[in-house]
Amino acid sequence: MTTRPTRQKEKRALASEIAQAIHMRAYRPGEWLRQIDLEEAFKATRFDVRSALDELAVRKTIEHVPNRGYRVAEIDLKTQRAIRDTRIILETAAVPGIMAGIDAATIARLSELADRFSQAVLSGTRIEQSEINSAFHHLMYAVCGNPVLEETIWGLRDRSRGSSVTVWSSHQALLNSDRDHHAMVEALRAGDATRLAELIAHHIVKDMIEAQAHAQPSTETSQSRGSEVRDEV
Amino acid sequence: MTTRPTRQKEKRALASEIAQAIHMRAYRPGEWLRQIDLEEAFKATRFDVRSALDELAVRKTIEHVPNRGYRVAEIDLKTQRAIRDTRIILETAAVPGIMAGIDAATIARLSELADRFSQAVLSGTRIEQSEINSAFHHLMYAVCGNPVLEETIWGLRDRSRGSSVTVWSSHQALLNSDRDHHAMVEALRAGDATRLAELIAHHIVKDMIEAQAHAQPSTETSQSRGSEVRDEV
DNA sequence: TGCGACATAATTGGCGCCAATTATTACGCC
DNA sequence: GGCGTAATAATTGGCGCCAATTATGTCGCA
Repeated sequence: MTTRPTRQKEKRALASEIAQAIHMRAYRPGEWLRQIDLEEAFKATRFDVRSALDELAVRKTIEHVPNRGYRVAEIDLKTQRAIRDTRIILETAAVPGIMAGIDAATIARLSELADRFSQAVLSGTRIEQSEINSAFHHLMYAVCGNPVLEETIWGLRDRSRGSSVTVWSSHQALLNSDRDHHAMVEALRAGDATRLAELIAHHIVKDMIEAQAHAQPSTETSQSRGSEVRDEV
Repeated sequence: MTTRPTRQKEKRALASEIAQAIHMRAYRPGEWLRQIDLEEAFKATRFDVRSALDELAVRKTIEHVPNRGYRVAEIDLKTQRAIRDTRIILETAAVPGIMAGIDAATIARLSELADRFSQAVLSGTRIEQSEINSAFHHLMYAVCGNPVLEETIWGLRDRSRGSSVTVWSSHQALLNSDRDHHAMVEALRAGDATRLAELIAHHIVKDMIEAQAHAQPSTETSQSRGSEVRDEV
């Protein structure tokens, strides 16, 4: 019982940390993730870094090129649409379960999160916004009664966020998200499944269109390590 | 440049091979996958085995218990149902895309695969049956026009098959599958989306109910290496 | 004879080193 | 002066060793 052999947890946690960093756009799409940089940035051993990178590659958050390394996945327009459509399928399909599993206490908590998000829109960091937003959707899908569905939804969300915007691309998009959250709470209160499904679908489409609109016009995917456009956050 | 530049491929392939072995029930649910056994069974190095195991763990095909090892995931009834419901959502949602993307040539190939499956039911190994069945569904979902959806469907299929039956649990189930395949081809020919969706949903439910019916009545999940029934926690 | 504790054996898993591969730079030739 | 080529530098990735942990077997004690 000395210093915990929680080595295992650290490894898994590292993958999450790196994923988080990617979500926060510390590393941008197409950028190479150098193992040496990561090991000192996260104070981890090379082996742990590689494990984490492998895990993220399996989850498609990053892409692995043999003998070249790992880089943040760059999602082309077509794939972006495919993810969006699949998300709509899954997230709207969760609505009946949510309606069945929701209770007053959960609605109250969702409402509170929606309020906190509104607050964060005005005076909060992008990280806070992102976290509250995640918490809101997490909580909502958590009550759908189907853990596998929930997990699949989350996997897809993570994947689209890896390369798209985590942080909202425009202030308008942020306001739209905010408005949607409150509307969702209302639909839940009213027990209006159809409306909730509509809101969710709209929420997804709006977000990802915004994201696309703000993506760099074209350019290509591979940039080599040396001359990287490193705009440190 | 001597002989083995394809090291990278071998590693990824190994995960597939092990997954395949699990599908074929070479290793049964709850069984521990000893690294030493695997490295000689698949003629791989320990490192490659571990990588493959990690990958499968991320994909939830197997489960990782720190300092104990990896074992074939054991899916409880509740999770089984959750997977089933999610599969139905996704696979029926793929139908419109399939209808839009299908062409005569593909229908012909599907029909041929359905015939080959019928043949395999009579005189084929279970491996052949399983492969033809996979090919059939793969081909069908491949034309849905949404690669992400296709991939998600496949991930879920793999996951359920890891612990459920790959190989059909009863001859009756096999005959039902066979019949369904031909019916699906017919629905495709007729352009009847509703019917196809019904068939798919039914196909999934039937398969997984059969699987459950043939699972060991109750008993505990974990068998440790020796023989005992270690089920405390 | 049954149960608990210790010793032994087997297995997992962390980690670092160095070869293989690729990017970068320098040089010389056209 | 530009370009192809060779040397150099930087990075990735394969792999084995050994410590940590857990399972198994044995012995002593009640």
